Amino acid sequence: MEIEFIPIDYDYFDFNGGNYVRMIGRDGRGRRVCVIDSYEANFWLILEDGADASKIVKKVMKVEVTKASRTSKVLKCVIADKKYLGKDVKAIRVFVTNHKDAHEIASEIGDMKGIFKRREYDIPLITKYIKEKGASPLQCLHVKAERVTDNRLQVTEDMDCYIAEEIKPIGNRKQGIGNKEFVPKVLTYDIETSDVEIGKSEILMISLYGELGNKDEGIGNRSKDGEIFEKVLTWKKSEGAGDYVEFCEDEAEMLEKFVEYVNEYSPDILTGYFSDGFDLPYLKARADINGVKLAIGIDSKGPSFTRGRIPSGKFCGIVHVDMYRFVDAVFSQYLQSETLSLNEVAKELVGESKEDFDFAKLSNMKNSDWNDFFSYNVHDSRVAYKLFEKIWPDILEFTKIVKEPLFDVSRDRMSTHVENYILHNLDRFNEIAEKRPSYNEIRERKSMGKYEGAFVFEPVPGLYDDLVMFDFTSMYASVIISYNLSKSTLNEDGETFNEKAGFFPTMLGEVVETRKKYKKEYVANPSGMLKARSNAYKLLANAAYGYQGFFGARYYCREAAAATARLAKENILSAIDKIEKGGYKIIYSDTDSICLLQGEKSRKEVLGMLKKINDELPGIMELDLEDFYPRGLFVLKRGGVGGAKKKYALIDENGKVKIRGFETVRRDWCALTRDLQSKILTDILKDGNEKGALVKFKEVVKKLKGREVEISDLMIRTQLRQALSDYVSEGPHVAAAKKMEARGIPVSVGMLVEYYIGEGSGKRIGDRVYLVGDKVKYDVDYYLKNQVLPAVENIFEVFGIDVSAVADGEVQKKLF
DNA sequence: GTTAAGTCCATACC
DNA sequence: ACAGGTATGGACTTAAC
Repeated sequence: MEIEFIPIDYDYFDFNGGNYVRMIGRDGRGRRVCVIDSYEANFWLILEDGADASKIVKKVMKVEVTKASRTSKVLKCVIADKKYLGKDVKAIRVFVTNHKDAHEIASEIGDMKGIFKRREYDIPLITKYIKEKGASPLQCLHVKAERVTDNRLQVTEDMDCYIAEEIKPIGNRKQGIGNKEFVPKVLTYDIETSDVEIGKSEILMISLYGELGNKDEGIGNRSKDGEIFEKVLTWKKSEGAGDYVEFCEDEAEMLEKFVEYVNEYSPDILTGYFSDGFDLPYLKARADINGVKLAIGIDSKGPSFTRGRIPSGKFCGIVHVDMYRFVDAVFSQYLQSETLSLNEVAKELVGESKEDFDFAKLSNMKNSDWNDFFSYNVHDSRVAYKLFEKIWPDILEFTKIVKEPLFDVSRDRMSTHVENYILHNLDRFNEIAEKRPSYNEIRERKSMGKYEGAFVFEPVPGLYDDLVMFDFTSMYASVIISYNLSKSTLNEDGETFNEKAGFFPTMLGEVVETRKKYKKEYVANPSGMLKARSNAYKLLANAAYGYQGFFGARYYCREAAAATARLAKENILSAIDKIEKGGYKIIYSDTDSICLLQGEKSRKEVLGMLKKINDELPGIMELDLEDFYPRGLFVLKRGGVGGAKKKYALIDENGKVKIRGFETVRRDWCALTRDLQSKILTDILKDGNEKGALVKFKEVVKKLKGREVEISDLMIRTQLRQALSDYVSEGPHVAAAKKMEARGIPVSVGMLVEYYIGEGSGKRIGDRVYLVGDKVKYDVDYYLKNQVLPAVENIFEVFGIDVSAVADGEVQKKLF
């Protein structure tokens, strides 16, 4: 029979000595089905020039590896003309009985005469499978298949299962089946505990939230119209709780109910925020203690955790997504949020905050407190659900573009995305994949010093009128493409690059072109999907430069990365030169942007000059008009020598202020300082002088001196980036963290430590660090000399005002 | 004991 | 370990007197 099929999750198993891939997904009617397909494990032998291929094949056919209970053999060999790093090679594709033994068979073959390299034994089975069969995730496939019920194939009873005979993508980038979108059935969850250490305390409650879509909306999430599923499971008792609260006898029963509800809801995706690092391991630990099995997923086995910096929790057939991982790896650099907490990220992306709940109350909870806590708990899952809806188009597009399983794509870092994109597109270039670097190679790469990077122009401090900002579009990517910079195009001299287009720059060119196309489509006809798609291609293009310089990359090429930076620099310097020769004054430039004064020239003249520069730029490089700014401010460095780079403030024609680098945008300065500086910059840019700003400054000094400032405005937040014992030098935030630890407040790497500086006699600032709630008075002198003044001094200096004298004046007046 | 230079550290820009 | 280099500036630590 023939079915339409959207694969969502993949795993594999051995049967009759061969490898099989099992895909869980949805069929054309939106039902969950399972498709099993055989996989012929294989890798490549690249031959030396002039080697006798058939002779080698004969020898290779005899290779056999016995390991534990399994004997792996070579099944067949196919001789082919391939490319490896752009060069034509003769190669043998070696098919083996089991993918797990490919590496060992390759090693066994190792020393054989005539073999230049062994490749692709280190690519994960699922990746090779998807690549070779075109069974891309979350895209509709046309599958010729036979229905099976053979339990030895690990078929589950309550799901239709097929053995694939032929798999074909239905292509042309359709979202789902027919004209319908694939809408996953999603369930979010969140737990509350009294101790944050994994498994240490009981889980007090678990919340679940899901929305069942209208059946006309698309494939997947079908049910009655707009039904909401929300639940809090708890073993705590209270009266008058909302209907969504379900009381259990004890923790064990609560965990069992959780499993039941998840299985009954049967989501495609089970998701939480930081659930890899907290909720799921906690559930597992408590389930173990209580002797409960977290039998979630189609195999009814508990979650498995893959190793890594953060363990990744996996169920079979239900994709567990930790939204934090995706936000952290892909989104964070484009967010304004100062932390990646659910609260901040959800506020920025979906405009929803968490509910307030005072965790200090936990030790002494009244009936109504519990009801508040339940409400808080379910709200968290609700907010998480909204967040998922918001970022799903991005996760979906990344998955479809990178062609790796959703589980991995939602966790991988940008370098991995770039690499997977390459691996899944190599066939079009007839390329055999490069191997992963060995431990020693990584060490060697890391030991290389830095290469020279971007150019930054030292600005002359001042308040300027009528500035123009140019920037290069995707500069580094356009340099890589225009100059053909990559591992496979590096000449033997190790410096210059081949003229003949390499697959890496070509692929990157396609990424940039595709991005342009979808951006255009998006502008003409905006949709969340087009925005996400265009954005995914953009992020991929932007990460390509970093990828070539990243020590862990298969296609690492330091020379290409260094050349990219150097040629970018040459081009921006040459553009600056041309702008200056055109009679303009350059105010600033950083990496790919140039800021100049419009002077007496008209906008038309500016654009004409821009066009002339563009006509002379190499390849696809392009200098764009970013914007016109009526006013801009640049300041001196703190030491007073030279203009400060990476610090400026601009105001656009709509009165919108853009602040870069200043303390205003730094989270490790107190709110008093940041707010004041922000107001001062805004006033100066709006008024064109410092008078109003000076009044605001004086007011703050007076308030500070008069002890009228709230402690919350004086709290300083600094991230603890290593273990307390690893610090060589004990800064104030380390001292604060030690103080917390001494008081029994949990301290962990990565947390934001909050403190203020109080009065005292200690020599170091760290000796006068206090925590929220402490009764010690704030240190007026510190906040004046180390916070407020440093942040505004060099701004007023532009107007020739010595602001510390003004501050002293305020003190004098008060004294008299 | 004080001060200047050097180092560590966090955070930002692009 | 999980894209790169450039840059600022606070606070601590150490060397020199």
